[in-house]
Amino acid sequence: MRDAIAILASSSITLPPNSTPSPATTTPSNQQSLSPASKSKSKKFSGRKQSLKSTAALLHSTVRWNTSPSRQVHRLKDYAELASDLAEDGRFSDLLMIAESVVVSGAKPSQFLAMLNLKSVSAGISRMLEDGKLERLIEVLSGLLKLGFPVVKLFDGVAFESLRQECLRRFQNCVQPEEIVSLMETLQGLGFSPNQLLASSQVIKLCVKRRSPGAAIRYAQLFPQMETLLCTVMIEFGKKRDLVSALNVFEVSKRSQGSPNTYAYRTIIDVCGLCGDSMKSRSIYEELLSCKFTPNIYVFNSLMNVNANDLSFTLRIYKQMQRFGVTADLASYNILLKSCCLAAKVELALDIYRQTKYLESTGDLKLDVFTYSTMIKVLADARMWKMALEIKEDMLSAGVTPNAITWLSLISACANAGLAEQSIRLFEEMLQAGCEPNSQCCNILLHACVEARQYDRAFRLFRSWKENGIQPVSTDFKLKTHNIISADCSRDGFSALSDSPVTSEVQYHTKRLSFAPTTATYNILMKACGTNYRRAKALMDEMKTEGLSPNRISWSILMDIYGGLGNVKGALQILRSMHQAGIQPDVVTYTTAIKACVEHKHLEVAFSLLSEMRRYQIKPNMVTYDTLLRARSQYGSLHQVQQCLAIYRDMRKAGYKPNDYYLKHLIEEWCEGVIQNRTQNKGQFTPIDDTADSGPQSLLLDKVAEHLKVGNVESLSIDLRGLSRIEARIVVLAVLRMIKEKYSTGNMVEDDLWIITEGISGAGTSKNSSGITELITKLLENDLGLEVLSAGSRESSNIESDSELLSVSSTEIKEVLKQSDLPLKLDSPSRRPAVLLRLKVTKASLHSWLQRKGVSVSE
DNA sequence: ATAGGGTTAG
Repeated sequence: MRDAIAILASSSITLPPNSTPSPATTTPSNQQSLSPASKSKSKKFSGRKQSLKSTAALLHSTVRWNTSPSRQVHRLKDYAELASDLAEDGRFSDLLMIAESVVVSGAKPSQFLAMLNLKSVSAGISRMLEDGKLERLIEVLSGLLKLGFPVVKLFDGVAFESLRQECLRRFQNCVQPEEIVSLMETLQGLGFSPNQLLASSQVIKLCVKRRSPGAAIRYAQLFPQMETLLCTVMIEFGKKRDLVSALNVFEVSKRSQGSPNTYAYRTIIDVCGLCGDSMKSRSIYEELLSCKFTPNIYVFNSLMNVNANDLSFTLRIYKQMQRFGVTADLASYNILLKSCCLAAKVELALDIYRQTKYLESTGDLKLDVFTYSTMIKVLADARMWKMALEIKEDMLSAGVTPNAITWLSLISACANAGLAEQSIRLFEEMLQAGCEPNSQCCNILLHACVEARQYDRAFRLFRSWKENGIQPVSTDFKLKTHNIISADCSRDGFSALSDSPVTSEVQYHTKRLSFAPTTATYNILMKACGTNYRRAKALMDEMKTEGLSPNRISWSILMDIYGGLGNVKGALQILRSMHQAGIQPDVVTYTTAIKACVEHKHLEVAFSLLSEMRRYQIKPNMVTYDTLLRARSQYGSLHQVQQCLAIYRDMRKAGYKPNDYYLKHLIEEWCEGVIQNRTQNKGQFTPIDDTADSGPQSLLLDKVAEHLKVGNVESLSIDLRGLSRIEARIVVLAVLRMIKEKYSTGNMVEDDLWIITEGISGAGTSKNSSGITELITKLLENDLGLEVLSAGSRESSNIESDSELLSVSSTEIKEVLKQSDLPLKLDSPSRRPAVLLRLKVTKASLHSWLQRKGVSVSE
């Protein structure tokens, strides 16, 4: 038997079965025998394969010779022992060979396996893995598996750990995620569970990092809970803002057992939100509806959440949800509140809040810290600090404990209202409640001081925190507050709400909390520098010594300080140096620069900044436009007014609700310049009630823009229909102003000026418009000294032909109106041809007006 | 497995 083992144990298995082994090979020295083989892999491979066959034959015959069962078992044990030794020496081909023989002989793999020395085999496996021979091991294991061996059982804890380590090494060195996924597939095929070898989150992250949805999908398919994993993958792609890959994964995970997988749907909706494509989430929702499938509450909530910035949509979905019979849960209400918060709809938020409170009273809902915090935030943004504090009381009486964010919202409610004292008091209260402030919370407190213009106090707080850590009763607080409180209370109206002792005796935590300023902290302090740019710069340096780096906000603030000092050049220099430092300016940065220019009469530079930001694909926002339009007093020439109107057009094109306040005044002022020289009686130029304007402003501005179009001098016809009184006046004056400017640059008036004042086309002849004819006539005749003719016409008639026109004097206008008013009630409005009322200012009259003394373009 | 927060321009 010893001999037999020696034969088998020797590496010279290539020898014919009957030959005697040479002494050199009887003492196995695995290091020696293995090293030459491992040097050339292909050689080793074919050599072993060959040897396997011959040795198997030998073993096969040997086993057959011993027919007694007891002997057979004995034999099997010997082989198991041998195989274990071979494995320990790393000779797995031989182990495989023996295993094959054993199986051929009729023994059960499990029986043989149980006899193996697990420790030895595992040690062999470990060494093999440590040598990096994973492929080789897999080859052997596959062979064993084919023979029916549950190969996982060959691994003890140590071997398994080696495998894990090797997998980790492969993972760390792999270039394509597909490589590691293939490995996992193989190992799973051998009976290992992939996530025990490598954390699935790691593999997923790699696939996501390399933007390989394919690999991620293959990997997820290894798991029984594939669908959940696919959703994890989607979220990970979402975090990397890779919606395309996420959608790729979504396509695979959409359907499970015929019905839509709602978890997948709501996940991809969340991902749309992460990727900033809320519109896509809507189309995915539509797609789900088209399956005639009722989405669940998660889908609805996710959809509403992702679209929270569009309150009308959110409300629509909420109603749709109710129609589907899906009951809103707390999350639904919290999301609705968030949506209100973003839309700054305080009243609606309060309605919803009351509703949730009602549902709570009936036991159908339990409000949580989110509900209260969001509600407080709504009120904080609306500067309704008193109500915010009431919500806090609601919350406490409902037994809900405020968290750091609740406190922060409460403090910011007071900060936004400019109540520094309140903010500090709430901060103290928060500490008492055992809630540790983070940097953000400290920042908002500093911001509160800045908002209240208590700049020194902000600095004092900051220095004290930096030197002593955050102490509940800071020196600043202890020494100063007592006196200030009384004054501050009456101003804030706080006294009624102050039920907690603010001074002394309160048991504070003895623990000093460390204070870690952030870039935002320094930014807020920079804001507290007012116009002291040296101090602001010093803060920037301090920031750097703290290991923080100024961000674009820091630079924007510095720029604003320069702008405030009138140092437009310095402000622009900062903008340039930002580009150089690789800090991308954003809308705010550019708006700040534009503001600096506008406020110091560098209008053309402001416009060039606008085009520059556009070149960088930075979209101007409402504030940018407003900043430019705010410079209205500087817009003098026709060109500048045209520029201004262009801004207005862009603004509307960009989807901003036009806030025409500045523009309207600009045009008004510009137009009124026509008559300001002739003003003898100022009173009569302001007879129009501004608040009576009801028509959309855009119509007025469009009209003005239309008439101011370059080269529009020839078609001197103004249509005032649909405009309010003040608008009509502005449009007429704008055209006259333009005529005047053209005249001063040598363009003569070529034609009469026609003004369509009213169209009587339907039953609803507006009563407010009936004054326009009179108003305009008065304006033209009295204020400007122009000659005005009035005419009514049928719209169907040729407007250019004078033949049908009734020339009437302005005093006859009322008669015309009466005549046209009468048949309205008798005729069908749609069939009756419209009557136009037109005023005519003759060329000759315009000429004499232009030549009159004192009529010149006022700059 | 959902949801909430601070800094800048107006």
